[in-house]
Amino acid sequence: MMGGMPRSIAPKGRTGRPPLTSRAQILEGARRLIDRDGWEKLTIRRLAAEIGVGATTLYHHIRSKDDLLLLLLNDYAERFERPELPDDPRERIVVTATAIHDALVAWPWAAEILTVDGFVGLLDESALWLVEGLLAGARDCGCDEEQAVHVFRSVWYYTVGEILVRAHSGHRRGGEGAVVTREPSFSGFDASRVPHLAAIGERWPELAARDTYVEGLRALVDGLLARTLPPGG
Amino acid sequence: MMGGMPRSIAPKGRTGRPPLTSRAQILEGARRLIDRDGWEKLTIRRLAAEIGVGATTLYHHIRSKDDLLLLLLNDYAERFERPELPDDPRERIVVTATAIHDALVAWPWAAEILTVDGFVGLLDESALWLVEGLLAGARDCGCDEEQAVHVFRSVWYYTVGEILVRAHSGHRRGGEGAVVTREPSFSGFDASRVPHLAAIGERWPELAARDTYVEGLRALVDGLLARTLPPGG
DNA sequence: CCGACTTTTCGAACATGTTCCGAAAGTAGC
DNA sequence: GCTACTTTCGGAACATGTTCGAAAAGTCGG
Repeated sequence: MMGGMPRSIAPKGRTGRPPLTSRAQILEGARRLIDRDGWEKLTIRRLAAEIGVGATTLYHHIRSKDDLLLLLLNDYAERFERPELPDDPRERIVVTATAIHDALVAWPWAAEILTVDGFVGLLDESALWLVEGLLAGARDCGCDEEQAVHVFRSVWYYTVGEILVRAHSGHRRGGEGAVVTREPSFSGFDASRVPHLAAIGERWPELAARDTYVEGLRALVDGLLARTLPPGG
Repeated sequence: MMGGMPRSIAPKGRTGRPPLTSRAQILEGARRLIDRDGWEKLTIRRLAAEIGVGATTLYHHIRSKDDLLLLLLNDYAERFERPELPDDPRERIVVTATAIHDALVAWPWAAEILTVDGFVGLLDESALWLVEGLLAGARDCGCDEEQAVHVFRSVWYYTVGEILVRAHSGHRRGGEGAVVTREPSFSGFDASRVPHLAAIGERWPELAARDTYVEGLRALVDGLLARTLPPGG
């Protein structure tokens, strides 16, 4: 109805109505929207408006919003600066995993798609080299293929969990709160039933807020490799 | 408009319109709905219909759907059968974490709230003893309070990640699929850029489908405790 | 019995992701 | 130019979680 002219003349041999919109254009608009208004404002309708097309038109270029985010992830991964990898293969695993982690922290919108089915299979080569780096490190530590995949998956689970918990942190519920659901009270623990929790008490929020990702990662990797190497390794 | 009489005569001294609905009633309806139609069918409107009240009425008894699920989680936790804990404190950690894990696998709807802010603080004592068990095991392994919380959090991240990835598994996207987004292809990896991935190739889905939770958990716990105990421990 | 106050109920409305389907705008063959 | 055929476009509609505001149904003090 209001659509302008087709952006470019139809390439020869192309039948059908010429597209007004391209996927690249959509990604560009999405990036712009995120940079300008924040990723929470990235909705299908806003994005369509930003580009100047109808909302449902986008679904001819992307499968779903999740797919859009996946596309975006691969897009950002391309610009991602690769960390320098140390010589020690175990340390390579840690550095690579940390690089993935830090990237995901920097792209909070990615949290919504970290768990999509077959995630690894949906990654571009611009992101896959990180997976490859993890596998390579594991193999260089003496793992066979199967063990290397196990290392990757364990590290991935740990990382996904940390990222997702982190992403939902700071959403304090309720304010002055209805009478409805009790407030989280760390001081009211029953010392006879949960003595350790009671002992920690109000210190919990502070302890839980600490960034211990790398620490836990190192422990995990050490534990994983210890089961692969001969005890003297 | 259509509401029946108040379920019970107003308890003395209670002012205001007598409630038609109770939170217990809501939880009951939710459990019934989940058992009968599956947890995907648990929506606010359906639940309200199941109980026989208006949809928005529920919001006077629960804060949000997430809160409802949290309430449900605590509710289910009450019926939860406690595992027998072994003597070895390290093994107690593993068994307790596995108990949490298995419970969450059995309650797939819980996946939606695992990452809510301050999760632990929103748990009942019926669920908290599991957290306590983890902390107790860690302390019995020689951790101080701070280290015990670190052990808990690391195990929690790993568990949450595994559960969430698992919960989203098997959502094959697209069927015969539009031209829009490429299919996940594990055979098409570029062997020169991602040699290890290419070597694994089509074996990936099979390897990724294996249940390695406990294996990874053991590795994680070993790695965590190794940093606490003196090297000879 | 009446007005003030309190609590609960619920219909209307909103923003969201997404599907459906008819209209628009081209090419290909005649 | 006309009729297929193909592809893209986009408005209407749906289900979802949630907010708002007004009406309902009680208690309490007089």
